[in-house]
Amino acid sequence: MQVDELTTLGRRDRKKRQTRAALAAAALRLVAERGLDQVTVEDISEAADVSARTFFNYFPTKDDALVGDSEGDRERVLRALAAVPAEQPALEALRRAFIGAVEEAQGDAELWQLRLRVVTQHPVLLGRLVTGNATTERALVEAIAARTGLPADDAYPALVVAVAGAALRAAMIRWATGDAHRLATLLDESFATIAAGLPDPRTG
Amino acid sequence: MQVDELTTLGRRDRKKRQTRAALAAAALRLVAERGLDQVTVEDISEAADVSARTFFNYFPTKDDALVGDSEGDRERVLRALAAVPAEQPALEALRRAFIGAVEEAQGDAELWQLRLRVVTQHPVLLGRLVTGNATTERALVEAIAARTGLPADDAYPALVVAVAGAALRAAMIRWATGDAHRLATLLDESFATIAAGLPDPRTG
DNA sequence: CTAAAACTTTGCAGCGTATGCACCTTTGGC
DNA sequence: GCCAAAGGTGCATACGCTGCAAAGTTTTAG
Repeated sequence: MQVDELTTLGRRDRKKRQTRAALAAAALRLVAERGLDQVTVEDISEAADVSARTFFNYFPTKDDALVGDSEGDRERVLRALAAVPAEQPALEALRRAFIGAVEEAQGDAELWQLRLRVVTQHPVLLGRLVTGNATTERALVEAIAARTGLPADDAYPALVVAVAGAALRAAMIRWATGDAHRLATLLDESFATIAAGLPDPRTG
Repeated sequence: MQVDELTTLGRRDRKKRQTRAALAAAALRLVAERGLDQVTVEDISEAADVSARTFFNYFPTKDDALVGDSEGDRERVLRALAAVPAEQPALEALRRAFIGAVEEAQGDAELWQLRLRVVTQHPVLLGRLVTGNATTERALVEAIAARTGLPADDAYPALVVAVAGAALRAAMIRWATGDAHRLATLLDESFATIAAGLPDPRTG
């Protein structure tokens, strides 16, 4: 797959991907080293050896070079959700939909953990992540409503999606901060705890 | 209390509050009318009859004039949490801690619903809200860890706080989008559903 | 009542982010 | 090779935001 794509694509597209990846990597590295405000778009562009103007041909804002591709993630998660049999409970369906995205991150563990560390160190980026996820969340709410046969304005779909997102976020943060477990395992544990009603560990 | 504050404070502080409120209100009104990018800081300052430079003496960024006072909210929620008996389960403790903040919003219903509508229409602001809440979330995680006697790096406190936050957010959005219910009622329903393990409505 | 102290407002200069436009180079199909 | 399409670049411009110093207002002290 990977090789196919690389050989099929022309030189132009290959260079584009390269440039994009170089910009994202440079941005991440520089910000991890110096902090968000000590890195300008010009610094990043220089490190990737393109003009500052070109940076904005690839990313609409500086932050976007840091937070990853929320659109791609959205498509992947929605496709995965559609592939889960409709008779599965909503929460379980969401768990399965997330697993795919999560295993991808596991593959690029180094990049993703760097990204997560940078993001947690700069809450404003955390906000940007949420911005990207807002669209995904709306789409998931619709999908869950359709799947469960609930009216579009029922409280349940919005709630279960918000909670599932919280579980994903908690698992990823935990994973990034040095926990040795596999991300998928952490995600499963979070979902299991939620399905049990989040019992207080002292009593349950 | 309110009256005491107003009469005790000198003219200077009263004017400051006035200016701050005028800026926030003007920002909210203008953005609701025209959209975020069609309103400049100068527009807002003009509407509040101060210079643009003065705007930045009150709010560090344009967005901050729109999203409200996360610091104040944080203090209130933390105090409320501390007042809940330690033997209450973590999830229930968080529900009670949120109720106070929520009733405050209910009091200023008009302002808050305008704010929530503006925020949901501009996801980037939703991100800003989260940025403000990130600090609150960290503090809540610590408080829950202490309260339950769990180690600071256990998965449970982070998960239960993230989920409770999701419930609060879902309830507020639902409340803002025209639902006639009281906000506190919507919050209680969300928490009840979560405590039951988010059963799929088709089966349970 | 007055004068000093403390604080607020303001203009200005300057940096960084972001966008639109025109020009140039590279690429891929013919 | 040639041409159309697309990416890269420089320039001009608008807005967001900060530091500084001057000017005005409120408070406090004598």
